[in-house]
Amino acid sequence: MTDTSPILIWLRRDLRLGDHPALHCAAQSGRPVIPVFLHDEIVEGLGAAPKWRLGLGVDALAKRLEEIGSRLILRRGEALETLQALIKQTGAGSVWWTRQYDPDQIARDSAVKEALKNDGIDARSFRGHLLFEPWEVETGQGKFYQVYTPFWKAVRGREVPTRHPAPKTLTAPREWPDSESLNGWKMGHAMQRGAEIVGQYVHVGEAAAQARLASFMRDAVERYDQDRDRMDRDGTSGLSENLTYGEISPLALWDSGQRAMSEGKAGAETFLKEVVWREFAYHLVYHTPHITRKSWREGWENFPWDAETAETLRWKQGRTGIEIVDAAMRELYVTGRMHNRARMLVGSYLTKHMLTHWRVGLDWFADCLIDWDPAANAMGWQWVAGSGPDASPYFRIFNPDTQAEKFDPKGAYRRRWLAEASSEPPETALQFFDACPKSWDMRRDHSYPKPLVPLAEGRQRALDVYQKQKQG
DNA sequence: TTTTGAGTTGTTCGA
DNA sequence: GTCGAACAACTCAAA
Repeated sequence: MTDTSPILIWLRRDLRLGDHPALHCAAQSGRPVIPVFLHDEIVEGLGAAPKWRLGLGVDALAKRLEEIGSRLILRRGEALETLQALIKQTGAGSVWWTRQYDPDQIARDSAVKEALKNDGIDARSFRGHLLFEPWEVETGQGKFYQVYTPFWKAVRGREVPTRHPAPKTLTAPREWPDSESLNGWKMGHAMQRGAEIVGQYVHVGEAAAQARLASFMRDAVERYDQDRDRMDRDGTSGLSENLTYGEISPLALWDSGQRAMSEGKAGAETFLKEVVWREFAYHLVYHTPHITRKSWREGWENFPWDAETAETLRWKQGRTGIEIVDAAMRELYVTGRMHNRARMLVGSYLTKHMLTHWRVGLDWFADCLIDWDPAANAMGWQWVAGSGPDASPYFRIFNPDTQAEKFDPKGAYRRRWLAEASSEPPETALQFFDACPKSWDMRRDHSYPKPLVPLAEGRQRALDVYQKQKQG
């Protein structure tokens, strides 16, 4: 007997129609398909900016589904209960979704899967968020990789899954279940800063992501290996925002990158390596889930980092008195993003010069970044703090002056984001004062502070403390 | 089992 | 200005 019951496609961080194995499979089945997005316990726990940005992505996906004659059903509530209620209302026999790999989502998904299976439902997870499943990549001894370069060597020549075109139509159910209203969820509610400011910098949805990838491949990949480090240039792909919500698949990036490689474009391999860094972050978070909250490397739990202090606020406000650090922190607040190299600089300054716990930075990024990703954020912060992957953290203390000299030689990045860095600051730098909370009492006529921790002094202090840590 | 080569993104110093 | 060495050892991954 052929199953003709509807399939619920539960969408989470896979807000696209193309390269979507679960959706593709559902479309092929000929059964009615009911796409669903849940404002569940995971969404509830998101930081302000990611939650707001997610709302935009959900809206874009809903419109895209309407274009092919389908809908996106929205429900708020705990995931399992809400799915069970939907199953009851629709007579669905299947619930399919794209697999996630961070501990919180794994916990939710395995509980949901078990409960639904007990209810006799075909609950199934599909690949799609990654090129390689974390358990598909292992060392010669059958272990997971802890070092990036061998991981890269192990995967760079591998076949990746085949791509699936976006379905042209989806069979509608005989009757659509009720949907809540996205506006009613107020997903931008926790954003104190003006969403209208950050909103000027986002590029939302599958079509925008594909356009961005295409223009990057046309104009920038050639120079990517040099320009990606330049804070004063637009040399990065800017696709992290779309990747994190699944508005574009890593397969799309891989394909384009491989094509650029075969065309002999200089920066193509560096770009592919960056895509694989994302894979590596997920590899680590899957095999060592404690990386999201606790020191990844053993023996670092007792490192004498400070918890949140009054000085932390000055870091968040971009008032450390170190121009390149402050420019970056303001860029984060205004745009919801930060240049990759700048992330390392502010992370190094916080955890080394200021000797503040990386978790403080991780939490701030989780609140502010529209491209926040559970795996990449955790790996990045632990890497920069020295408690994470990579062999020689001891003497890697970024000197903001040296870095600025190298990667923002004329100060264009600093002037762009830091009003105090020029006499006639551009609109981008001034937007910070409109965006930041009133309670911060930040005004552009306030004088720029002296360094919170002077560079030489901070470096030496960090070296001393890290030296002690090393000696155990 | 043992050995060997290597490790994202740095900084400073001195030649 | 440019270059190589030192920083300080340890762990990982493969041969």
